[in-house]
Amino acid sequence: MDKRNAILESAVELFGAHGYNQTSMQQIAESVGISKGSLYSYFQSKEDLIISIYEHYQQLVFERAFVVGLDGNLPPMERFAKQFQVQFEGILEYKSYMKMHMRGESTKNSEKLAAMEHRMRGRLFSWLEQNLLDVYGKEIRPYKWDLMWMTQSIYASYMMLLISHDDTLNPSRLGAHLVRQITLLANDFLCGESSPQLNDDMMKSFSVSMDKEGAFISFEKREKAWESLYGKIKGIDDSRDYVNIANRISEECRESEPDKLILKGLFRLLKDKEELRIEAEELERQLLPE
Amino acid sequence: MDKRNAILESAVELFGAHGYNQTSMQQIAESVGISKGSLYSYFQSKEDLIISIYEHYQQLVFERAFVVGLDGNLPPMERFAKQFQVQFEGILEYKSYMKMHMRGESTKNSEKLAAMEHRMRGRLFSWLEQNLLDVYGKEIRPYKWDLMWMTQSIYASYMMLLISHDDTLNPSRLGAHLVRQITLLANDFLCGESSPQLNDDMMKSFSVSMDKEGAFISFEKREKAWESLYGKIKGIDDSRDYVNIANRISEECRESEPDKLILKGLFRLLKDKEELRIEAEELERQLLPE
DNA sequence: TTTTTAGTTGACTCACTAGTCATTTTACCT
DNA sequence: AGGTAAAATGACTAGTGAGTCAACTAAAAA
Repeated sequence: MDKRNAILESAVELFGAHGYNQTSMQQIAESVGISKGSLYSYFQSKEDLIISIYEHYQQLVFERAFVVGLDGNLPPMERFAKQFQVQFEGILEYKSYMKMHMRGESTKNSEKLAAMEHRMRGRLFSWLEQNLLDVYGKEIRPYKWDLMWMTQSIYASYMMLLISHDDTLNPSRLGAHLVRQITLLANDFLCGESSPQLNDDMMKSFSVSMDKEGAFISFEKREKAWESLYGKIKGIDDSRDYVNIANRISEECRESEPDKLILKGLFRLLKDKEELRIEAEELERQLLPE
Repeated sequence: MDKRNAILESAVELFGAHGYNQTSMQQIAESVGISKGSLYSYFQSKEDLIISIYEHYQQLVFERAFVVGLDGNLPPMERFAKQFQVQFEGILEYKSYMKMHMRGESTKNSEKLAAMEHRMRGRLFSWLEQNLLDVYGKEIRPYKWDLMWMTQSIYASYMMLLISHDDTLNPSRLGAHLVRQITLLANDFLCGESSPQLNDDMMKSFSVSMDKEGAFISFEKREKAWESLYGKIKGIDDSRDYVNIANRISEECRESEPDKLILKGLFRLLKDKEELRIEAEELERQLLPE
């Protein structure tokens, strides 16, 4: 089962460097050091392989920011910046995957992948919407599409820079910078000086109904587990301590090699609080299977 | 020689819709209504075909904005907005080409195309630099890369929207909107509230030395002709009238079917002014060959 | 009308790649 | 050691697509 991961890594490297169509199964097999036949005992087809790559990496990059967003103790704007920072850190860690993803060719080749991409975009947009409303208030609603569109395009462009200049750029500064720029644009809209260019109708392809069938089931299960843990914590008297523990867990999970013992200990602490036991156990099961 | 253009048009349509690698020479031949063998008597190879497409369309889209920029009578900011507007109009007119271009797959397949793309990017950036300096003054120099980067990413993202929603979006409004947003960002930098993230060193791959050998020779010849005409006009006493004539010529050229008689007449007017004769003749030769 | 020329054709070659499967190798158990 | 199940292999199939070329066609020239 470890070889499966080795294949995923080699493949993402090659796809990122040369593109999906320009990389043959033979090349992937050679770069892993196995035969082509073996590849097909781990993945049914080339399409299956790239879908597995997306399933594997997508959540690694995205979940981080989602979890940071659950910590209600940070002021909204800082939380927003922090989420971008964490996202940028994720991008640095999975550079090849991001390269592959940004080439975007692969999408055009398969119905299934296109649906997945569509879903991911919907996810990104609803996350953005949530944050923009939290940070700038309900008043920005008439301008939300403009802001969301600007945000994602600036975000994407910084992503590209980050990938080629990881040495000079710094995720934390970049996150703050991005939020600062969005704030300028938002204020301009709020002053009524600028009028929106985009509307619901034009953007309907970006709003995905989340209850559709699709991939990411496991991802969503984990998200749900985080969400209900933070939810329960909020309802507790001395929530402060428990938020810290939860935050510490999420930080540890973001490490490239999370320390399982530390996680176990932290979960132990959570489970001591009777009210949190069920949620903590559920999340622990998601994060530390076996 | 007309069949060559028919091929270019069919090919750009197919490349735009399905992508370069997903379109076979056979399909192109069928869509033009000729045999595959004939294709190869007009273009040496598939690569030659796509390079010819780039050579053909690139200048059509880009030259417009360049020429608008030469009219020194508009205030800098309005001129900037107008240039974007004209650029957006061009995008609408050559939608298939823009789609193809934005897919970007083709670039990865050929050294020559990659060099071309690199050159185009350099062109775009130096055009942006010129405009930003004109509009916001020398003071923005320390922030120029940040501003250029933001501008091009917002510009590119609007381009994408425009292609899929040409019915609702309007080039003129979009141009003004874009400049407004850039102005906000620029002012923030000028207030010293925000610090730059990008520097010369990181961006060196975007600054192209213009004296390199490459494509676009004909494009540049035409640019030069425009430039020296506007230059000469500026040195004349009653320049106003002649600027108007020159602007009228550039507008007419932007029509999908420029009226050759009108152009001839306008050029006649210019040539009446002895000081402009040589330049007007040169440009007329570039624009109305035969 | 016959000859020459230019343009057009589509069957063919060659290279490449996704995916298969009979055979071999390895690892494990008795 | 011998036997068996699981895993790995690479030659093979079938399909595709870029590019070629001998044969064909149409039109211009003689």
